[in-house]
Amino acid sequence: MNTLEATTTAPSPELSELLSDLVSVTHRLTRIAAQATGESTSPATWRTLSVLSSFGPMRLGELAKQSRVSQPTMTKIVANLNEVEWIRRIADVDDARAWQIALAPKGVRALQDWRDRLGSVLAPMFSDLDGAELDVISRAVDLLHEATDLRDDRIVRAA
Amino acid sequence: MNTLEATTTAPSPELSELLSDLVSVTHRLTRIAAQATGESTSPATWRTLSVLSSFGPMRLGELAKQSRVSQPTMTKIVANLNEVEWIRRIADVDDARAWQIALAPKGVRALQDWRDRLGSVLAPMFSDLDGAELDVISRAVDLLHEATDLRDDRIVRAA
DNA sequence: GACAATTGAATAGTTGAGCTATGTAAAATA
DNA sequence: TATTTTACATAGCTCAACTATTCAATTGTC
Repeated sequence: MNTLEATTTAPSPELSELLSDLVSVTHRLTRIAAQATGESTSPATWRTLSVLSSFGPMRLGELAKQSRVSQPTMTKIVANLNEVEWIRRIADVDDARAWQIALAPKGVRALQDWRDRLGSVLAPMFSDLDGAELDVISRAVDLLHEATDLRDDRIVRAA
Repeated sequence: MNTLEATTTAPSPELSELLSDLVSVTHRLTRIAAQATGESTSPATWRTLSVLSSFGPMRLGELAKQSRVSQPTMTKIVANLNEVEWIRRIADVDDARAWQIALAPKGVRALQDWRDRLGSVLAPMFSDLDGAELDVISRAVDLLHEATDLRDDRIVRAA
């Protein structure tokens, strides 16, 4: 399960190149999406909503880790989301310091709407692709989901 | 609420979902990479260097478009890169207003070094994948490169 | 039960990357 | 020559992210 050797030996040049290419191209995709939708909500906010949508209610700190932001940043994001009623804060019965953060109906709709807008904007860029090619991307997304799953302990934290 | 003028036909729900999933998961990947490498240089700067590496010297304005940032932002990025001598500004012989921006040897090395660091950090997350799976990701990256190529005019600009 | 250590979240303050609006100067055009 | 357009620079702002710290509640130790 834990291939520690991979971290100690230099990765293959091809893998480095593939991964840095992936980061570059997908960051560009994100920029395109942000510019083209005239997005005003931060990517971290959408990531947060996506995490809640995928995994259900969780604590603020856990949500911060899953969304890869610091806890104070998540405090702000949650405060903003609470203000527009896209999430609900539920008092944790076991721990008076903690809250359970849950998607509210408005948040579910907002997330769906964002996905639709993203689809509208990005779809034309992918209109030339055939089913097989879309399938390649789809499978790659699945693999990336697996690889970046935080419940997997291989992910290296900042030193 | 939403004017769908440019979008003549609604994209399929599957495509919307695929693309928004892609954006979410890759943005998470970017965050992981940034946190784990303790990156101090902005993603836009690496994108800029990548563009120069792929396409060779070009004008500042063109570089801004390719890297998906505004021209003033690119002016700053280029000024910083010039300061550390990762790029060279070459006077355009045909137009005294313009510069050709070219990768300097230091920049080539810095880019390679970044790719290596990225590879070192991300590789363990992909250590479970076999050759076929890596190939899927590789082909997806190629497809994304094609789809996000600015020389392709399907890309929608912000209103 | 009392008290220290730990933990979950909030607050304060800073940094920096990105933007828009505008300025300057060269080039193209009338 | 005068005007408009183009290429880049400058000024100023906003906002999202961070670190450091605080406050309060829980857990562990005696």
